[in-house]
Amino acid sequence: MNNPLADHPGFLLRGAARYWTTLLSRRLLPLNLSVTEASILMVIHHNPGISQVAIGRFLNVQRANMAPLVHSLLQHGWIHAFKVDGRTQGLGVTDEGKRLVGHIETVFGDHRRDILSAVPEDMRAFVIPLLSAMVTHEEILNQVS
Amino acid sequence: MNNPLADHPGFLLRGAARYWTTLLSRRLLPLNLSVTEASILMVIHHNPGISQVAIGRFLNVQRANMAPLVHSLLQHGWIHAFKVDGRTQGLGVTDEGKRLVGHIETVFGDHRRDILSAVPEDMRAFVIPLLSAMVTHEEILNQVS
DNA sequence: TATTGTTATACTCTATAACTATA
DNA sequence: TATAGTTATAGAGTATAACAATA
Repeated sequence: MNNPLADHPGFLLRGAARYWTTLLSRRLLPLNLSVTEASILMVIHHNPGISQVAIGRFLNVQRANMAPLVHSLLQHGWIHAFKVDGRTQGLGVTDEGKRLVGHIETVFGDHRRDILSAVPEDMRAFVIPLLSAMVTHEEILNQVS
Repeated sequence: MNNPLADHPGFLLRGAARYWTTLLSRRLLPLNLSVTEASILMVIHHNPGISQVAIGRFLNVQRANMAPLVHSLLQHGWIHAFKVDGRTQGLGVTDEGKRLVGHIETVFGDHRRDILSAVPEDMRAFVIPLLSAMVTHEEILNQVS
């Protein structure tokens, strides 16, 4: 098989992201959480009082799609909301939510370790800086859309 | 903003893949091609006589989803099909398709260059081997699904 | 005027199941 | 029995537009 895409970083990027995202969503299945829901809980936990729009901006989730996600987390009792001003609500993780965050941190940690150990040891230190460099232009797209 | 996902390779991977895939699909808009359609044309061009199932296996596209994609490329006259045996058809790029492949190669080349130049020069040589290492486990998922 | 949050909706991508015809 | 190709369909994930309430 002659592979014309083997040296295309975009193709490899898509393949890697798809593989590891699928694996992570399977790992979160026992917690009944999607990757995005788990990420939202982590972001709220580390940024108590954050608004759902700010979370969406950070995780690349549209305002319109944040509404049902936050609603679901509220209904499960994992997060709570309080008024910041008339239009903005701050979010925080409840005690029950904090137990769940503990489980998420374990899953995320395992997942992180597995990705890194797939990379040969001599390149492992470059993973985070290299991938970080490839997402730095994110704002440009957000402007356009 | 306290970012609990900044050092998570999976999160960075998803962000990078999404950004560059969105950009690539915009670059292919003038050719009226999706990223997958353009990739299929490239794979056929470099592997004349390949079957659509083999393409799907390589590009991670289900048999069921390959059918309409190939049908569309046939209807546009960019590829042609010939019987290999009673159930398999080999695919090839037509002369008209080859002109299109030339444009795709230009777009893919520009895109490849842009991704690489987003990475600091001292890490650039690691991009392909590092990303390749992160997709090597692809088969495992294919077994499960 | 700009922003938060919401609803409704559409579109793309991906997944599953069932079927035929062939090997 | 296994594989190639097809159809139909369902489910995520994502995108757009419009609206009310508030800054």
